[in-house]
Amino acid sequence: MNKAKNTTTESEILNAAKRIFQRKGMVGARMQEIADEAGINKAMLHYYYRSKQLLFEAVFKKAFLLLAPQLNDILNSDDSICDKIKSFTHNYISFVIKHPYLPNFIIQELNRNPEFIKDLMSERHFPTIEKFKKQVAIKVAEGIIRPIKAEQLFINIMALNIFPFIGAPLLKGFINVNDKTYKQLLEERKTEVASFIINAIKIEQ
Amino acid sequence: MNKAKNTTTESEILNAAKRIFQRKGMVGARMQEIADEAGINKAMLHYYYRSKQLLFEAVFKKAFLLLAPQLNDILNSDDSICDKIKSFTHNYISFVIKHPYLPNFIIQELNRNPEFIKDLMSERHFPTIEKFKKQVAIKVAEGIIRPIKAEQLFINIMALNIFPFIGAPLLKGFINVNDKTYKQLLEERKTEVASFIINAIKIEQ
DNA sequence: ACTTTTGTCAACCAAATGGTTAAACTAAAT
DNA sequence: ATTTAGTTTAACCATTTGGTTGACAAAAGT
Repeated sequence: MNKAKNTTTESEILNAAKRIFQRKGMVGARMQEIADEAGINKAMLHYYYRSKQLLFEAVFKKAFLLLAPQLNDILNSDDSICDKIKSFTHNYISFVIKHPYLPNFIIQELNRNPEFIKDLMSERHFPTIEKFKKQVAIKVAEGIIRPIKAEQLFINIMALNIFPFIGAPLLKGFINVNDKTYKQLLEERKTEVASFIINAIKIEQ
Repeated sequence: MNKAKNTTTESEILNAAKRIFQRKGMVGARMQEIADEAGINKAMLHYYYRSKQLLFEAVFKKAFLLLAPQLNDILNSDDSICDKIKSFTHNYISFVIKHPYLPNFIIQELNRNPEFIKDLMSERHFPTIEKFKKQVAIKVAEGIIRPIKAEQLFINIMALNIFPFIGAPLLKGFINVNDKTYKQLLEERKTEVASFIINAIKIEQ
């Protein structure tokens, strides 16, 4: 049997499932719809992945592993806090503009099943903020940055980067702009967010 | 026929639907589950609200109207920018700690059906940021606050306040804390977020 | 007293949905 | 050439689900 054939079928299923799950979520997605998207028979989904739940988990983990290592690398690099903030905001926003369904998909499914985070935490490359915490504590002690808990700073960085994508429909309504103008605002945020954060924590001499 | 009886039934349905929809979302919720939660027959849901879609819309609009006027009042008050930031963050975080499913519910459903925001925008009390935009422009021109587009500042305020609730499962995993500790962090944010934002925009003399 | 309207319920229905099966097909191994 | 193992498909199945119906009860109107 052609080895190439079944691997393409298997990965074709995964890609189709990714598109459908990310658009509709686990509960909203239909197995038939995924099969149609992949252009194959529905029974193949079960042949390769057994059940909807397992197919979903394969998609979810793959999506999560697209983002987690990026974050982990930056948190544990030897860069300064400022450089970490700059590189994370620029990288993350650039990446997510290309994959707009990703953050909402992950957040939505984790809210549906919060226990799932424990599975992810035991995997390699799950981000840790230990090094970042030490860096912040040192700079606060040195009087370089304003007193702030590393956890709060971390939450702020994540919020400012992720929320504009997840909250897009709401924010577009509130600030009353069309899709094109909103995309423009997101582009600006690649640099805007980092300077906002740095201004917030830096002590002027 | 007892007038009190049917009005309580109707509102009992709405309350039960609110609980189920907010926990499970539109697609995850089951009409039978809502009926059980309300302790009445499933046919009553259709008797009072015709269809799942209409029941959902009633719940959604009610939930939205719990938050929108709060925001609108603050945006259009005569307070200074700083006071607006302080009162919004404090009010919003206090309110949402009591209704933890609310922000995720609204954001999730707006992402499922982004067109729905147009319905909401035509309602009274839909927040407008015009006054806030003027205030920011003036203070920037006067050199009181750092140059920033009001839209970006608004997105930042919303992000810093809303995301910690929506992203809770993910953030708890990343910063590796239990529910109790995380709740403590949220409490701190009632004041922490406002000073973070004000530090970010204020020009030191 | 009677009719009409409104509210409530158990039983029912058609469509959708995740999942299974048995047979057909394909290509490599013997 | 025949066997063998993996791959693919159409048809099928049991369950779930939103929604309907018809009978019945309780008010309200007359």
